[in-house]
Amino acid sequence: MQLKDLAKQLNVSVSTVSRTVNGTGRVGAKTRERILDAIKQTGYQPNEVARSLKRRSARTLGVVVADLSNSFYSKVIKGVEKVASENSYNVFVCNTDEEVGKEEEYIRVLLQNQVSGLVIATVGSDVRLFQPYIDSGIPFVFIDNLPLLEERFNLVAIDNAKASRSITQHLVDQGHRKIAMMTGPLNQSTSSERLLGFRKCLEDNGIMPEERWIGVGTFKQEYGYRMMREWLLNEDRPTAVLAANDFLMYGAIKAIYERGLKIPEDIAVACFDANDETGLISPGITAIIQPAYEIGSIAAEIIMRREHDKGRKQYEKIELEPVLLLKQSSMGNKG
Amino acid sequence: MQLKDLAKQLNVSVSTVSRTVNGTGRVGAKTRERILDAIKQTGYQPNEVARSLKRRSARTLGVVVADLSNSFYSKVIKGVEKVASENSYNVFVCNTDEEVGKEEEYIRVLLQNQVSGLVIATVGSDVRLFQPYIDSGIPFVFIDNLPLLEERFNLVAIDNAKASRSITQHLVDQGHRKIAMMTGPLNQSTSSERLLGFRKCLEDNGIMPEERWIGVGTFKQEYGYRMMREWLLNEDRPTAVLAANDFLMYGAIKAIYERGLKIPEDIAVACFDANDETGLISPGITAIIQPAYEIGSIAAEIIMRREHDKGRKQYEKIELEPVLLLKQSSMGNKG
DNA sequence: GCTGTTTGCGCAAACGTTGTCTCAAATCGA
DNA sequence: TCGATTTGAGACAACGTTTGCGCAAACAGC
Repeated sequence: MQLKDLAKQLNVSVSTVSRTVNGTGRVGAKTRERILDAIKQTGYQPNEVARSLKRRSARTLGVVVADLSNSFYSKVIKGVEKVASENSYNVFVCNTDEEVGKEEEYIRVLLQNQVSGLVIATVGSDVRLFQPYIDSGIPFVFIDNLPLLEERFNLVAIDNAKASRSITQHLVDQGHRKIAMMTGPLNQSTSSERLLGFRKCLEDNGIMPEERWIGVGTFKQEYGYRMMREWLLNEDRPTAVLAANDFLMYGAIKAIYERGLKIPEDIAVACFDANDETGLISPGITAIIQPAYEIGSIAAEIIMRREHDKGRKQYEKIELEPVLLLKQSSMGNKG
Repeated sequence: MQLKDLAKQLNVSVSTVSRTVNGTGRVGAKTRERILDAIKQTGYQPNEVARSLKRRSARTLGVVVADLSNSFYSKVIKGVEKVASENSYNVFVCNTDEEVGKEEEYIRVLLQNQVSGLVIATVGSDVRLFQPYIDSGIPFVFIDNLPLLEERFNLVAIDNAKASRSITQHLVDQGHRKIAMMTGPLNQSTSSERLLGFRKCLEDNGIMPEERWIGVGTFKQEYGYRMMREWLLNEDRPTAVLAANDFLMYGAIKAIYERGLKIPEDIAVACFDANDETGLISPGITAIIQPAYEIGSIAAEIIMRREHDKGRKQYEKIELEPVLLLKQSSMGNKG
């Protein structure tokens, strides 16, 4: 069933039907009634692809994340989705597995599909590849990581350095001096900023950061495990460890337990984004919790604002406040 | 940049450019070279929306799940995505929050967007609403739950009744006689089938299922907690409990611990889909593990088969084998 | 009743592709 | 060298919408 058939059936022109469907232009009250009735009866559904082609924009948002099964991202997606569906947009979700190549490919595909805007948790693709699109006004909203080498973008994120300082300060306040940190690749700003905040905090407290206790690797559990194991091999080991995300933390804890050590008695643990839906992980993990859902919904809202008010050329950088959640994993007695 | 511009630039017709882009029809070697070069230089990207309109099908798969942050579904999605991208399709992901209305709405939207096929973990929407599409040959592939009142569909799932029997049998083998079960709404086949298998197994073992120890509610943690608490209030309590998914199990465990009981010493626990990425939940949970990733990829493959061989009118029902993962939560001594 | 404005609706041209139908030119066999 | 065949490439009509333009009818003001 399409516009044409409906029009024929009712002896009106396609334009008239189209206008009543969209509520645009002028249509007589009587004809409108008839058309609306017919639509209900026949169950006509407009072809969105044709619409998108005509209006040169699909009412669609693209979301590119590194890992769908990471609950931080799935919350972000839910946030995006909520705002999208409120505006009757829908959402393309893409999963890059943290591969730059895949990320670039997906962004390209999304743009070819005429998305109205993109929400990207980049792992470092070269955004300049998409310059023509950016210039043509398609909003790119970054969350989490900053893009490389590019100024013209919107951002929704927490202040990672600051958050990192605050959680590190908490460890220091607990009496720790020998604090280790593990993080992902430094070309991701979440990594570098969190490390920066960590260093800054230690220095502010007159503690010299120990380079051997700074682990820069990947954001995966495997790396957290390996790094922690290495640190624990040595007699002189850290009394606290900060992990830049939850996967690293899980790996670290595994190594700690394997070594027969206790948390927080022997070693305190804290991280970013610990997310225990089950409530069963014990001890509870002290962590910086990002407002993931809000990050997603605000990112989508930025795109919506651009949609309603094209032309707008300014970029929004929105900083959200994370929460420092204190749990047992860091509340031992130490010094 | 579009076909037209490229054509003008090279003094050839749009058709010729289109043909070389798609590798269809005949184009002289020399012209092809020139065109390919120009494409590289200008970075021309075809407009997928126009293509989709023309060929009356977007190379796109729709996936409708109840809960994105459920790792079972996110694995399914990854599976779908893998196959899709291998075939240069992409994937619309929709989240229904277990609401039938949302589910129907999303299916509608996806169809309006001319998806080539749908992968649906239904929570009970009325598929007959989409009869015209089904008849027109758009493949619907159900995973997890069966659709209501409709015969013409593809299915990829485990045999829930059988799996349920096997995990129940395991509890019986451990010496349990007083076994409780909690599950979601019975209009979802995962619920009803799992309950059926549970009953069947008890009966086969000459155990009379106790109706008071059968909880039918929702698949949420909250319900697992409430139900378990109720059961534990009574002096005469079950010595083992089977939960139809992991959320219910988490809730149940919370109630058990609150009551000061031990797993598995006081009460054994088993469930479907327990998924402890962290490896930190203790004791480990005995569970039926579904091959989620395979479910997704096979579902997508079914759609791909249909794409290559339209006309095919048969429906595929594929049954996958789950794994019964034995852990400490059920390995106590009991009778 | 005559001009001037509004209202309702149809026509037709887009939107960016693909694919069928041409037809001229090139190639072939004898 | 001549017809027969193959090959290369252009014209043009789709695909299902939206929308600017135009025109007749209806309505207003005087």
